[in-house]
Amino acid sequence: MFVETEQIVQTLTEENYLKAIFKLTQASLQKISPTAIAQEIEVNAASVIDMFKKLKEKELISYDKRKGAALTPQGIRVALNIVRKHRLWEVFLFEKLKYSWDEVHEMAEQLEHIQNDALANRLDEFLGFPVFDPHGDPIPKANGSIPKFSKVLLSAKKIGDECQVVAIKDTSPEFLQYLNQLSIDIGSRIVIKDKVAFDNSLVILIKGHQTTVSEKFAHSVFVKQ
Amino acid sequence: MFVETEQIVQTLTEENYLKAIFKLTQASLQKISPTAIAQEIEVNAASVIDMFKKLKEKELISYDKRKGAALTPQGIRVALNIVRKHRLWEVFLFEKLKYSWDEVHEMAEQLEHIQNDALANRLDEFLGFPVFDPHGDPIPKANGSIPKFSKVLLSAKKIGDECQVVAIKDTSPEFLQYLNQLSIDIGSRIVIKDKVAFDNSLVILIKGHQTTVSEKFAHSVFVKQ
DNA sequence: AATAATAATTAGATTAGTCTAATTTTAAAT
DNA sequence: ATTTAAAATTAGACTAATCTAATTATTATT
Repeated sequence: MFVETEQIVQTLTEENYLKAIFKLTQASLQKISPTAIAQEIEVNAASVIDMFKKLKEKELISYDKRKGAALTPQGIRVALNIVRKHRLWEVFLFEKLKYSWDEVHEMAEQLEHIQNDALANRLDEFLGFPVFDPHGDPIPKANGSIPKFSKVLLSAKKIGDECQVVAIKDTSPEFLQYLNQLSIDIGSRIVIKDKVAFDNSLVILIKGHQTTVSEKFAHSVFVKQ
Repeated sequence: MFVETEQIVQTLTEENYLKAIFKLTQASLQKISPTAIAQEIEVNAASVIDMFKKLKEKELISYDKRKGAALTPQGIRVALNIVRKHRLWEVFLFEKLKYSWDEVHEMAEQLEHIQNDALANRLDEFLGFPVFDPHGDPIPKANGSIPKFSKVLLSAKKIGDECQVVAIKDTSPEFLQYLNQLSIDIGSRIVIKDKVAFDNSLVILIKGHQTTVSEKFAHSVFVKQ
């Protein structure tokens, strides 16, 4: 008996929905509702519902009004592969083509959709099997596992603590450019000098220079432990 | 007075039409008719006419029933940039990711559409400013010039001639795999031992091994001079 | 020049992905 | 338990890119 090797190629749009569902699944414990996805990919909720039907049909997600959407094992495989390619391409752009970390995301959004079975692995090998992308996010491995590392938000640290930046939560160009301005990179050491009770601003020391950052800032940076 | 810097982003489909028009313009002296393009990109002639209207509207081509289509200076710029990116990506895939030359074309067809102003130049520099792609085709430079080199079809050579392969005209995987089988690469030396008058087959010597190739083959390989 | 063959064009339909504007459900709050 | 607010859904329309099936022009051939 001949068994069809299910290798249905997804459209770019489908891939973006799967990626968004994956992202929200990772990020929160909330249910993945049509409105949540609509907000994430800046699209109308009606469009999301249409796409949910299509993805359900293809057995890439399950969806139920009350439980929300969830990726099937098949859907997880597809999403992980996109995230893997995205992050590997980011490393390529940053390490090899010398783009700055605020430029790589947009291009990786395009590159992640390049279709070729061997591509992720070839790229991985060429780059020397990197574990993290330029924003400190872990790169899913070929077998689908995601390197684990303990990180907490900067906002969880106390006065007097010294900590090391390991990842950036908000990877918008605006925030990354702000970090550049403050000379903060992955690996930078930050000392919490003071906390403003009024608005939870932090007075921090970075490379001998003292500055004050907002609570929003402290919620956008991950540090070790 | 504020002058709009005309930087209208083309859709992937528009880019493919421009590329096809460019290719046929380079390849032949015939007029670029809707049917010719239809054949080239395997699409219906009615679709081509619709797209011609759109591209004319955007001032990327001129089109006239009797003269056929032609790229405007603007259209040439766009087409050259796509070809440049295509060939640079081919070099990347071949040289860095170690893909074989029959695999690179399909992926480069996707990669050529990645949008980023600096990309072609960054890639060019990273690759060490290559002049030819893995199939021996010249890579347009940043200023739009195309490295010139004299080449003739293998079919133009006479019995007794020794020549060196400089480019491949037919870059289909089928043909490239056949060349692999014959151990023929860019740079290979070929001696014409005999020509069969009946069907213009050639008896050739390649790396000490003698074989017979068809007229179609001899029309698909370029050699120096 | 008349006819046949080929090419160009138009009209109308189709698909994927999107939208807006209802309408129906569900959840929250009084 | 109602009412209100928010979310989910449906219906119908729109755009880009395609198609098929005519129809109209051109070219080639007798």
